[in-house]
Amino acid sequence: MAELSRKLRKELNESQIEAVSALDGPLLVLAGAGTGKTRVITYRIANMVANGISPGKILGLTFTNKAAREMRERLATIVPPDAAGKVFLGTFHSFCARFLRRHASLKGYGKDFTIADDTDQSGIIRQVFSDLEIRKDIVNPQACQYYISKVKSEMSKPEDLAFRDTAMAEAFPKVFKRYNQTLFNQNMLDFDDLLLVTVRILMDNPDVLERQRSERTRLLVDEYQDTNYLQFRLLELLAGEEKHICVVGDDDQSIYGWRGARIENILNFATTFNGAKTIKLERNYRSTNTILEASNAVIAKNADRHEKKLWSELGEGEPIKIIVADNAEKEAELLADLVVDALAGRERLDYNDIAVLYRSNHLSRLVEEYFRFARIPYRLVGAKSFYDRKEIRDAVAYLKIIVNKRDDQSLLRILGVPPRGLGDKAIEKLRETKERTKEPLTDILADPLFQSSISAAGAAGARTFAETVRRFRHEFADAEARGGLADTVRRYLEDVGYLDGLARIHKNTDEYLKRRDNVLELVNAISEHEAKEGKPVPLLEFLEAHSLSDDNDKVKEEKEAGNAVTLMTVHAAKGLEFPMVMVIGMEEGTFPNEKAKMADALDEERRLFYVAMTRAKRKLVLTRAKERMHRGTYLRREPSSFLADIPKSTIAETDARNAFEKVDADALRKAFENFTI
DNA sequence: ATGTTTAATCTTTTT
DNA sequence: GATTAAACAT
Repeated sequence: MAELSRKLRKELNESQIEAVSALDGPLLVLAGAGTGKTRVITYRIANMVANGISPGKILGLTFTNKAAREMRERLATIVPPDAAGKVFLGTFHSFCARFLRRHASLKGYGKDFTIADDTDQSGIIRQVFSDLEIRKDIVNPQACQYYISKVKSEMSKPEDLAFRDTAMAEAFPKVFKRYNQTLFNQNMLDFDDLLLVTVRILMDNPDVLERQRSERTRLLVDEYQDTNYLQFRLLELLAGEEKHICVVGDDDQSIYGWRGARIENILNFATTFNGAKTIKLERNYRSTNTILEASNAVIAKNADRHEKKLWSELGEGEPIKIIVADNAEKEAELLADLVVDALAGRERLDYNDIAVLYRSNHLSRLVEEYFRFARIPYRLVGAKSFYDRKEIRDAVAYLKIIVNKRDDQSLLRILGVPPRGLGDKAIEKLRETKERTKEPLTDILADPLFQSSISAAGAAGARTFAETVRRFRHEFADAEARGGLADTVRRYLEDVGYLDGLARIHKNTDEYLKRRDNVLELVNAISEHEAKEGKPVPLLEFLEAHSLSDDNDKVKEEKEAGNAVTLMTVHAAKGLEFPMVMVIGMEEGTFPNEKAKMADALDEERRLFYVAMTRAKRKLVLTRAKERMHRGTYLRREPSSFLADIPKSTIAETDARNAFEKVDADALRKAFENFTI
């Protein structure tokens, strides 16, 4: 066993030391909520470096950029900067994207491939449906999108899916094939492709695999419980014969099963990676023992799990509050009161110390309303992010066609934004020509022969457009050498007529100015990105960073901004902590979610609740409403079955009595009042 | 070809 | 109950 420096030793508890010291061979670290997971990973890297392992050999994979960034920041404080810089710390997707920039040609992709996001995917599927004459009232295109991802992440074949729906069974293999052809022809990869193509290249090219293995010999994986089959295969390939792989995770916090995460990966790690050592971290540094006792009891109801019991030295703390409101409006009102009380209380909590968590996004609406009324500052996390706005997506599409001229998806998106004389007729003609020549749409647009086949106005529009794009491909190439990406982007968006076009699209001046400001804000973000890099940033690089950045990345910046209560889904809260946490909508059908229950995912719902509870450091409040508006009508809501799993001893006495009470006379009368109107 | 109105779809979570 | 696509009118 490697010798651990005294400095590191002082900062860690016994099991953490064990996890940090066991450098060779496969290692599973079961890190319960709040047990210092990030600390273990970063100190482990520091210990590797201290023991003479070259930092350039270390590969750390995470799920979010935020996690990667946090680790990099922490690492910078404990190892010399030049060493820290050589460690690869990034997401699975960014690692694969980087790998593919070097090797994607082995599978026939161009070096300038772009990444297809959600909207690109559904756009392509819509196109495929129309090409294959599949009716979307018979086959659900969204389900197709889900199945495409499933097939890829499980490395199976479309025929292998056992559909009960015969129309889907018939259509899906064709859709799958055509979808992939379209992506490939457009030199695009979707998120799953990034991983899948990487794995295929490693499998089919022993020399590449060998080189990759010798390049990075030490693997660290964060949030291992969230890995899917594809990621498991990737790790298996990368780990090689030596298997110097350390995975850190918590099976109790596996909440992404619905998008392919396989909890089996972490449950079976010790057997799949033969001879793996397992270390449990159970000492929690976050919450009071009351909160931990309740959380332990809730999660203990799940069957397949690594047994863990969290404890802390932070004392008993306050009992958990369970509050019942007559209806969802009253619940929201109550939350506002609780916030005000918390700020006035002797603990002197601040808005920043409080989070409101909910199962699904729409539950935030009433809370927002009442917080606004009560003048409580709040920040809404996740809902519709800046980058999801239409004008930003359009601007990005304008940029994508510069980098990847085969990106028909982006071209079609912005062709008529703003209107330039190219409408349905012109698009029909474009498709026709494409069918014949297989040329990229940007090239067809520039072709005089094509232009002469459409209206004069359209031809003029196509000519100016194609000319501007052609000119700026050169300008961007210059910017890549000399710098000034942000400025080039701004001039491009102006010259191509997009910025001014916004005025024509939105005749409401305020609306126009707002959208224009947003686009300029994007330019600003590029400018900041450049400043941070300190060297010229190629457009391709910015677009890739943009595609692979997640919502949580944007959270952090906002969080630093002001003092406000945080409103977010439980999923978005994973990894965060707050002195006071309020979980709302504790009703059967809401949390646990109805559809999840139907899908046989009650265990995952319970884990989700466990994640919610363990975000709280000192105060945990659970609320439910007896009635809630749902799809236009008030529905009676029963208490969540999870509430019954919380030990009575951890709940405030007055609340314990009320918590499980069903609809009372008051609510009934109210329901009748609604009827008479 | 473009602007306006109506219809439809959806609400679980998103790298 | 809100956003977004299709249908319709100009």
